[in-house]
Amino acid sequence: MQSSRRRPTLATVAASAGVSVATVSKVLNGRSDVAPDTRRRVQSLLVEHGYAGRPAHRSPAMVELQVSGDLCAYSTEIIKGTLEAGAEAGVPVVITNVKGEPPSGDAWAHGLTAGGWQAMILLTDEANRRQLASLTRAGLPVVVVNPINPPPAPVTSIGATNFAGGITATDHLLALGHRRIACLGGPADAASSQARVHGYRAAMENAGVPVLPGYVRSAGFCYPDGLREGARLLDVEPRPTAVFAASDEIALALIQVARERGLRVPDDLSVVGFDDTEIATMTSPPLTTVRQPLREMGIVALRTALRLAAGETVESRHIELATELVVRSSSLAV
Amino acid sequence: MQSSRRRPTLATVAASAGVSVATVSKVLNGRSDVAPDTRRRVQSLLVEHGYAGRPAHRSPAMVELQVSGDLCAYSTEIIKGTLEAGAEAGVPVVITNVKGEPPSGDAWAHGLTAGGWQAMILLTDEANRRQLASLTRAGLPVVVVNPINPPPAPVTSIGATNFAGGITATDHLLALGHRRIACLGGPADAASSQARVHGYRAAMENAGVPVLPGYVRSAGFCYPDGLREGARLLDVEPRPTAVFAASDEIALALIQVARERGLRVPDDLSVVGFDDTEIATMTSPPLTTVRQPLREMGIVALRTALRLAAGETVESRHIELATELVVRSSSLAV
DNA sequence: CTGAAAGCGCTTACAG
DNA sequence: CTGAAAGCGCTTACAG
Repeated sequence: MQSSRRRPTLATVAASAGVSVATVSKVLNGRSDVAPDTRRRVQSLLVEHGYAGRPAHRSPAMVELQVSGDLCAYSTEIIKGTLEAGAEAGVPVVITNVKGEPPSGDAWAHGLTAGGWQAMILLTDEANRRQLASLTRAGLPVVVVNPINPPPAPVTSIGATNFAGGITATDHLLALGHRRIACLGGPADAASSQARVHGYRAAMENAGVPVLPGYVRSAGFCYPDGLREGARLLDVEPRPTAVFAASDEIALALIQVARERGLRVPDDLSVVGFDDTEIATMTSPPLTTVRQPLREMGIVALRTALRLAAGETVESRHIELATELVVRSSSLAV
Repeated sequence: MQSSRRRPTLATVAASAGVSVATVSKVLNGRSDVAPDTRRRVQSLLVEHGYAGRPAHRSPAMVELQVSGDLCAYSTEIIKGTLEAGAEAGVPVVITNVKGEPPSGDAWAHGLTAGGWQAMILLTDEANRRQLASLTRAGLPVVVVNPINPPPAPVTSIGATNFAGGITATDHLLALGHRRIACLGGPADAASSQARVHGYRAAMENAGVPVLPGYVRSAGFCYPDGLREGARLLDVEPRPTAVFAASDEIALALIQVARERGLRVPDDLSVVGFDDTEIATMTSPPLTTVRQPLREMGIVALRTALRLAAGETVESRHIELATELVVRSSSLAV
C-alpha cells in the first residue's frame, strides 16, 4: 500500500493525487478554499500513504496501554509495572480505558504511528482481532497481557504460570488435611482460568483424592460472579471444607456468602484465592492466595514492547512469569 | 526572561549566543562537533528562551496526571475519572507515578510545554512547592486533587466536602443509638483528615454526646497505620462501641484488629469508613462508608485542566464535590 | 478553486 | 570547531 520505503511527504501525496503541494497542505490544515472533491481525494491518499507529518523534532515516543473494562485492583497492579518501566526508560505511558468495542481501522492505527506512538500494550480479556489487524498492518508492535486465548502472530503475549498456580494452591489445602476440596473457576472460556482449574484437577488426581460431583463451578473473575456461584457451591452436599477460587474477588465473595450462612472462615471453610491484589491483604482474615506477579508482568510487557519498537526480536512470542503461594489466614488445617 | 512575545526559533537563540544557526542546531541534535564551552552556553540559552521546537504539525495535546506514592484503590478511582474525561475530550492522558522527590526545574517544565503537554494534574499528599513554581513559570496550568493543604495561587484544587462527610458518618452512628463513638483520623497534618475529624467533633457536640478521653487518634490513611492506631483505640477504657475512620483502609485494618481480639463486627463494634473505594464492597461485612466521589473528582480535574489550558478562567480556585453516606453492614444499632 | 513563488525553520555536507 | 550555503518540508499571500 505504501508506494515507497521513505517517509511520505506532502510532495509524495501531491504527486499521486495530481495536485500541487500547496493544495495538499491546505487540505491538511483544513482551509476552506479547496474543492470538496479534491479534499476527499487528497484526504484518502494521505491515509493511504500513511502520511505522518514532518518527523517530530523531539519525537514523543510514547507507549499506549489500553485497558478494557473497569479498572480494578488487578489492572492497577499491571499499570503500576508499566509506569515503573516506562519511567525507567524515559517513555511516557498513555493509558486509555475502553469500554465496549475498542477503536480500530487503518486510519486510527496510522494516526498512532504518526502521533509518535511506539507500541501498544493491551490489557484485555479477549484481544479484538480487528484492532490487532489494524495495528499489525500499521507496523505498530503489540503486546497483550493475560489474554483469554493466545493472540495470532505476530502479537506477543505475557502471562503467568496458571496451571502450576492451581496445583500449588490445591497442594496447600491437601497438605492441611482437606479432602473435600472444591474449585470456583473464572470464566469458562478463559484459557487462564481453565489452566488454574486443571491445575486443581491435576493436584487432586496426584493425591488420589476424588473431585466430588458439583465441586467444580465456573463463575467469572468478578465479585458478583463469586456471590452467585459461591452460593451454589456451598449448597452442594457434602459441603466442601476448602475451596480454591480462581481470583481474589470471587474468593472474597465466597467468604461473604459463607459468613452470611454462619460459617466461619477459616474454621469451617478454608479459602485460597488467586492474584494477590491489594485487597487480599486488607480483608479479615487476610487471604491465602496464589500471587500472580502482575507488577512484574507489566514491567516485562513494557520492556518487551520497547524492544519490539526498537526492531529487536524477542526470544519467544509468549512469556510466562512464575506464580507463588502466599499463605495468610484464610486457610487452616482440618 | 523571555526576550520576545513570539515563539523563539533557532535564530533567536543563535543571535543571543553570538553563534550561527547551524551551531545551535548541532547542539540541539547532540552532534559531537561543538566545543564544550559553546555547547553549555547554547544549552542554557535554549532553556532561558524556552525554546520549544518547531510548532508541532499535529500537536499532541496531552495532559499528564502525576500520582505520588503507590497506586491504590483510592488513586485508581481518580485515574478512572481522568481517563474517562480525557477520552471524551480526545486528549491522551499520560500517567506518571513518582516515588520520592518529584521532578522540577525550569528545563523540565519547558520540556513539557515543548513536548505538547497542555496541563498537569497532581494527585499527591503535599504538592511540592518547587515543582509548582516551575510549572507555573512555564505557564502550564496545574490542578491538584485532594491536596493536604490548599496550594498557592494560581494553582486550582479539587476536593470533597470532608467536614460534612464527618458529620454524616457520626450522625449515622448516633442515630443507631451509639454514644461511645471514637474517631480514627488520617495524618494529623492533612487538611482533609482534619476536616473529617472536626465533622465528627461537631456532630458529637450537636448531639450533646461527650468525646471520651483517648477517643480521637491520628493514624494515616493506609492499612498499616490503621492496624497500629486501631489497636491503641481498642485499648481505651471504656471501649468504644462504634468508630468513624477517616479512610476505608484504616477502617478495614481496625476491623481486622477487632476480629483478632474476638470482637464481632458489627455486633460488638460498628465501623464507618471514608472513601467508598472498590474494597469497601468486597469485605465481609461490606463496609458502611462515606462516599467520596473520586471518579467525578478526576473528571472535574481533567475538564478544569483543559479549560485552563484553553485560556478560560475558572469560577473558583477550589472546587468541592459532595460526599454521601453509603450504609452497608459494618454498622448496627446498639 | 488552484498552484507558482516567496519565505520560514531547520538540517547537513563541506570548506576553512 | 565554526558557519556559509544548499536544500528539505512545509505554509501562505497572491495572481489567475
